[in-house]
Amino acid sequence: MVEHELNRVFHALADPTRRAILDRLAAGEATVSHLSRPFPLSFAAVSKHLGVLERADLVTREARGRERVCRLNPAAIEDARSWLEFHERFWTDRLHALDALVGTGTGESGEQR
Amino acid sequence: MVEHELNRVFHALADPTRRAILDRLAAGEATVSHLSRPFPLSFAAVSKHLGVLERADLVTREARGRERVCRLNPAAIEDARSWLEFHERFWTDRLHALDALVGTGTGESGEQR
DNA sequence: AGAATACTCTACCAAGTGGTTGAATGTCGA
DNA sequence: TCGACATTCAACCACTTGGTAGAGTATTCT
Repeated sequence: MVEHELNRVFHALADPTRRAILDRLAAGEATVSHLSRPFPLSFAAVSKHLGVLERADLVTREARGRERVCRLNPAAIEDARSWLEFHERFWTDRLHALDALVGTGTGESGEQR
Repeated sequence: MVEHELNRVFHALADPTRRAILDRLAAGEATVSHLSRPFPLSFAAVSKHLGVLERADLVTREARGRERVCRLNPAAIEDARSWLEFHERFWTDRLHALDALVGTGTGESGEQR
């Protein structure tokens, strides 16, 4: 997973409509019109969101007759999760090491939340 | 972790400069000027990036004299990771259940359908 | 006090986003 | 074939983003 892929995945996940679409897609494949129904958005807007998800490789769209069937792509999701998991571990490990060095309480125990 | 918090976190993570800043911060706290040094960016630009990270609660900035000391906030990172982990599991579980229903090979195994 | 340092804030700009509407394309059904 | 349907495309709009430059505000150093 390279830089610009991560950019696209995180950017795709940063929108609540797109996250809702992903959740809906977890229940099974769906057409664009079916996906757009629950949203107070135009059809075209949802189609655009799907474009973003597709470019991030989180979703695939396949033509079936006059419809487009959308599906989740678990591989990309797995990639994003594992990247975040690795970095979270890396970051917190380093911070804990620092805390240990300083003694204790140097972390975010301070005043401003 | 609520919707708009997730928006901010994922949006913050969607930029490579900001991810680099987070990685750098894992090595320990740093001032804004120290952070901005390795980047081919203006000082103000990095300060803006830090603003984004701060609003996402991934980083805290604390005034110390004329400097601002920045630190990673592990709690927010943990939140984002666990959200993504939960959803990844939810999504893939559902998809696997569907695969099992359909028989096999409906997933992303080959070309498409 | 005065100068330099460390930042932030305020425009400002170009490019991108999320949304709309309406036309264009392709497919199904009568 | 013709009309309805499913979807994308293109143009447009308001707003945000990532960047710059320069002024403004503390704080430190001499």
